[in-house]
Amino acid sequence: MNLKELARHLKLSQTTISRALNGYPEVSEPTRKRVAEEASRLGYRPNTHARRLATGRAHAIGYVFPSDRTVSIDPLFSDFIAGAADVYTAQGFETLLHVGGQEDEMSVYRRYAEGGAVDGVVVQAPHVDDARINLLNDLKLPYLVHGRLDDRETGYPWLDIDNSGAFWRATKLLTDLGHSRIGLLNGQENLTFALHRRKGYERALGDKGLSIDAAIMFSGLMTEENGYRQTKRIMQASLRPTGLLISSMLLVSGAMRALHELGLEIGRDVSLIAHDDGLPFLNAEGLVPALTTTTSSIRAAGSRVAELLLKRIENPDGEMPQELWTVDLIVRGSTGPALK
Amino acid sequence: MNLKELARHLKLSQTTISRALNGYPEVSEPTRKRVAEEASRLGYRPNTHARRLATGRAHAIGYVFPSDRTVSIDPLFSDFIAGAADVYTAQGFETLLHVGGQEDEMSVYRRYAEGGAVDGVVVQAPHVDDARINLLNDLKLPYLVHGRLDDRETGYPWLDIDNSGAFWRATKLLTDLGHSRIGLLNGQENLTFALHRRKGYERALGDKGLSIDAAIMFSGLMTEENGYRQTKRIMQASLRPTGLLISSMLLVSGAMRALHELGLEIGRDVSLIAHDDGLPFLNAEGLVPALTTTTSSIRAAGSRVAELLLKRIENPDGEMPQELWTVDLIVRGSTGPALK
DNA sequence: AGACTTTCCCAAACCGCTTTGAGAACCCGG
DNA sequence: CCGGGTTCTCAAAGCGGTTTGGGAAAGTCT
Repeated sequence: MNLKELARHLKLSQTTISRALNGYPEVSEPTRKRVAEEASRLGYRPNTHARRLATGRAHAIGYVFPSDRTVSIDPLFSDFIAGAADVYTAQGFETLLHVGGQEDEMSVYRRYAEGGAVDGVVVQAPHVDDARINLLNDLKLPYLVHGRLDDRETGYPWLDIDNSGAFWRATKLLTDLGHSRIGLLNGQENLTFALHRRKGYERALGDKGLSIDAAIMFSGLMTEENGYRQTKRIMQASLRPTGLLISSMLLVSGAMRALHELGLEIGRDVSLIAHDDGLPFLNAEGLVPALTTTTSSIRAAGSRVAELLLKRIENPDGEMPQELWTVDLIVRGSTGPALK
Repeated sequence: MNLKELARHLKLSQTTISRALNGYPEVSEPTRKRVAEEASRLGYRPNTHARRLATGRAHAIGYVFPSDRTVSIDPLFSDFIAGAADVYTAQGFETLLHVGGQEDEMSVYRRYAEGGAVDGVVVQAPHVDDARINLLNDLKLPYLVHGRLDDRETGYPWLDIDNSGAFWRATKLLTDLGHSRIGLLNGQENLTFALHRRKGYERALGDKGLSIDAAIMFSGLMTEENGYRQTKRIMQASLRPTGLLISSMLLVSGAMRALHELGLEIGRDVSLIAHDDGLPFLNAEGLVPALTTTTSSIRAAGSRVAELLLKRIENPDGEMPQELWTVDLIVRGSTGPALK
């Protein structure tokens, strides 16, 4: 069932049908009603591609993942995309995923822009020096960055959480509690989110005149196994830390395993603060003791990024969105005063 | 830059360009070469929607998630889709994601089929009695099921792992080691994969004349927290089990936490076997002791499902693919003889 | 050389929708 | 009853590709 058939069936022109269905004012109410009813009765659905060709709008957003991704897709992504796709769906947009292949991320964007496959893209996990931004600006393909570049904040639209502030506060909480030796388990620091966290941590240490020691720091993939191994390494360093900052709940589960094994009690022998992205399958509050966390829902971020991007597509010359979310520091049972 | 412009530029007709670029034999090799070079030099990309409208093929596969999903998107999905999208990308297909919205999953399929938005869909997490299959058959929309219906195996294309056999073997390993009281932490049993696992488990118990006891079983969301809580409950039941079967690594991390807390040593006081989907961020081999697992890569399954679906789209009247993967049982350190 | 292929290229139709520009039908006040 | 608005409807022209059905040019065979 296509437009032409429906038109013939109703003895109206295609134009009238199209207008009736799309809510243009040139059609009388009774006619519109009759058209709408018959259309749904006959199960008419406009052909997606015809409509897109005619309107020039793809009604789709692209998410592309580079092929050199070390650990397939980040598990955080499930939640980030779930939040986003909800929004797109509600607005009648499709969500396109592109993973790997020979083509690198940049040329996928190029193809998207020139082939009109999507109306916009979301740039994820920006690196410290990310070439994607300039490319997208050149291509005039609307986009939104989840995160920031390290060295500049202007000239591109972004939404980020205050990673540096969050880790500064978390570190400060520990130093205020008397901890003077604090370890850090971080993500890969060529990604800005991780770099910002380290900076916040180092700034807070600097505030107290504490030194920075690579022996109690780690940067790398945020897996359970790294959490375990690196916690063991760090907690067996000369001068064992009494506090530990951890960049992800996945690292935490490995870290807790290591601490148990070492016979250290969390909240007493060692204070733990983790960053919690609100993953539904790994709940910081359900742990024993409940974890003190810097908390920010990655799913909510996904939704908001989607909203902002849609707005931007709607009105490319509007104000450039740049949103910095503060991060809650929620104190629970895993932090306590430093043992003397 | 579109076809017409490129044609004018090369002083050739649109037809010739199109044929040259798409590898039709009616174009001489030198011409083809010249066209290809000029096209890439000028950065010509065919418009996605025009091409799709003309060919009638969407070159896209849909993955739809119902809105009533209890825990957003399953974290397993990241890996499943990563495997799949790799294949699609290599074949020039797009991957479409649809999450939530008012529209239920069934009407999304209907819209896909009638609007030509995708060439096929993947049905995930089939329930015991899943209406999606019949709908898709009616719509004549190519599809592939990851998993199976409980009550029938014919009349639809599927790829599944032998969940029942895997859990039967795992349970048998424990009973052979002398365990007679074995708990089960399972996924939601309205999903067939979980149901099949329970059936395998019960069959193995039945083989030894052991009884089934709901007090040491759990079925529900596979979260860390449930792993912890339910392990505690089960291990404090009257007549503590000496063996535990666990349906996911996420449940495992909670379970291990609980066991540590209860002061039970894994591999000695209690034997553990888990199902490992090969998630990159949660490695069974890296645990201490390394975990005995039934192992099957969900990422590989994602890829294979994608391949089969593409074949099916290519040739809808070909043989109906029905693939059952056996599951490796890998014995590591978490299993041992039952204590007398 | 003439007939017959083969090779290369083209104009035009088509995919199914949106949108423009204009015509027919109706209503109003003067 | 007639001119000027409204209101409703339509035919036709895109959107940017693919595909069909030939036609011209070149090559092959008697």
